[in-house]
Amino acid sequence: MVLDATQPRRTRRSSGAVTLHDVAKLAGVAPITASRALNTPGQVSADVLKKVSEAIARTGYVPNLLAGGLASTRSRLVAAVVPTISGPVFLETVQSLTEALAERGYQLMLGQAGYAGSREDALLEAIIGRRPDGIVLTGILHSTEGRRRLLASGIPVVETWDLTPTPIDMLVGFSHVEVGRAVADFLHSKGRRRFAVVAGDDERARRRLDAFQAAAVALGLPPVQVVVVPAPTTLRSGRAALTTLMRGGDGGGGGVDAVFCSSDLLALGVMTEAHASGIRVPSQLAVVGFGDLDFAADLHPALTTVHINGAAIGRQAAQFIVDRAEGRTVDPRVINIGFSIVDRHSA
Amino acid sequence: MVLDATQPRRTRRSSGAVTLHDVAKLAGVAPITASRALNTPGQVSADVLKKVSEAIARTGYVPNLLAGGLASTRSRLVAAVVPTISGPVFLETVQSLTEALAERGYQLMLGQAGYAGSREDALLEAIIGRRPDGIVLTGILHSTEGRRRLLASGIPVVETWDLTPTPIDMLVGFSHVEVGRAVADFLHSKGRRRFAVVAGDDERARRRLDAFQAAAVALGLPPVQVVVVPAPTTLRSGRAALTTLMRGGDGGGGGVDAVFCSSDLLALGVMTEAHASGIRVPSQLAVVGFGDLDFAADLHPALTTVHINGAAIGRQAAQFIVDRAEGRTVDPRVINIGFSIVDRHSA
DNA sequence: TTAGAAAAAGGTAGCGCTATCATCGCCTAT
DNA sequence: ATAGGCGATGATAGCGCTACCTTTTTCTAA
Repeated sequence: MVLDATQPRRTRRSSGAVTLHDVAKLAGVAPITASRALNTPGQVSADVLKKVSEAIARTGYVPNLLAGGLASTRSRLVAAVVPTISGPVFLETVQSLTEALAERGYQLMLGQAGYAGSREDALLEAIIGRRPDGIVLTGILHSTEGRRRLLASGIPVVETWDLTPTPIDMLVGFSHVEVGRAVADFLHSKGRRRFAVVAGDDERARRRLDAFQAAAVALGLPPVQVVVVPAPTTLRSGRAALTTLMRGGDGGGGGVDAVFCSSDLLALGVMTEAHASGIRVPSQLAVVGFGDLDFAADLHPALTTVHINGAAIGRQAAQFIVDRAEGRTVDPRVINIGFSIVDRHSA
Repeated sequence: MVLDATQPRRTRRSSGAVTLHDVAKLAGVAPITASRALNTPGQVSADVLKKVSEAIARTGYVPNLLAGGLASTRSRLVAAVVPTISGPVFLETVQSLTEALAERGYQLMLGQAGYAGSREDALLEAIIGRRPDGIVLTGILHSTEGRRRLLASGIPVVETWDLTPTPIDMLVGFSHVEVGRAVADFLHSKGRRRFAVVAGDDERARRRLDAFQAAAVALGLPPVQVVVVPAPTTLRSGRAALTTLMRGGDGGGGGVDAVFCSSDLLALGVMTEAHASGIRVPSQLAVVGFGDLDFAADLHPALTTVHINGAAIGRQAAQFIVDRAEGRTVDPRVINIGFSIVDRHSA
């Protein structure tokens, strides 16, 4: 029996794809040089650059970022955690985050935590296990155990859409307390006196609500009527909430003359129900939303609402993470992006 | 000078994180055994399982999936490509996809191709480079070059939200042609005769439109009025479109008695504009949407629209990809998920 | 002209994990 | 008692890339 000594001793597994080695061989350079041609083109000669580019074009080589990430401990992956992607609120943020990251060569990994915080643990495991260069949290992280794990992982974290006194790491947000207060003042300045709130059952909405109530008290107004609806908020629950509100009191729509809704969708529901039951907006009832979604300006009447620059939040979060990933120090680590009340025709 | 021979000769780079080796050492087993305890627990003894679990708990070990993916050529990552995440149409699909994948231990990577198809190439590079176990396409892939690269990569691909005659690989969708035809028939059966279409400027909407027109012709109806608005569609462009439509013709709202909109948002815009300008829906004008978004049922009047089970699409796509990733053969590879017209009060 | 620095290219050794054998008991059949 | 089988465990060798260091080449300055 004749054994050819030059043939490989074993059949080795391999993905079969073109590797950097193949490219280097074809270009007639060492693998590491080909690597440099790709990652730090300034460090190689124009000649090498050309040969490597040609080899890549000819072979259709696509770098294996898993291998690159393992070797360099930089995955160029960023994880975003949202309560659910269906809630339109964070969409703008996720979109601008995706775009801003893509421009810089990073990819977004999406995780849905759910409003209940059920599978949060498994999600964190899946995220941390991929060693992302950063994690963006929109919506609260429920468990303190989860916060601890994130902290322990050493991965840069950006919390968004809130201003907490004790951020895990970095933060881009605004104060829900100030929003509540500002809307109460705004409605008061418009001559409204009998306030109601329709709020989704989540922590931030709750904080806006509390601040709104406190401000109403400070202004010497009667008690604020409150309807809490389950998160995520829907048009349907907005309609139902207004019905509840109207039933609740004496003539003139339960005595309420202004409703602050914790989302634009809820506000649309309230306006829809008002329209359906003959309540005129804004003359009989002022409606204020939250979020300034895409459609708010074009409703009839145009929705007065609280505008949050979600895209700016996404961009800033991307900036934070890329800065950290590339070794720059981030300072300050907390940015208050603010908000504004867009005074249109519904209030 | 005393040199301790036991100390490592060089300072080696390392992420500093706990590795499987650490766990194995603590548990008193070989690394490979610890690996098996994690991945194929059925192959190890109860004793080993317990020791390894304890070691993991004590160290807070999180497996490095980058390394695992490199070694096993299974990344447990699935890429989804959407035109833009802001369009609410695919949201349900993305959400159910994320969930269905998470349940099976896969993570979703999100890519936005943009409606223009500008950065498609860079996106594909970023996706293929991560060696995902599958790619889900919602919305068409623009370039044939892109299709070629996907095919060449050997990664399982699921196209969704459409039924193309030549799928790249697998497909879960429905026929836009049939939708157009069905809606025309539906409106005709309701006694409507003067049709209009407000359609977003994307290929699928265009196909529904063409089929709708063809069906109208077949029914012997007058020419269909068409307004094309830019994608992504918005409430605003719906309002504007109705204005255009009304201006366009003689009395009674340009002679149009039915509008088929290529999205629910557009339909909401049309209804909003109708309300603002005193056109009664449905008595004067029938409005039909597309998508059956969350809010459609709760509008006033409730929106008649085309329902697509986006969640089912996402689940089926996940199933396809997981099946393939785990070595099962997928057959059939094309599933027509169908659609239904939800007859509510706007038509 | 030649040292000396700077630039360009290469060699080596892993990153942390798993595929693929090889080994070691232990039990059953003969 | 011994071969044969099976289940559990271990050793080895990469997966494809880049950090780190060394070597070679090129350019500048004295």
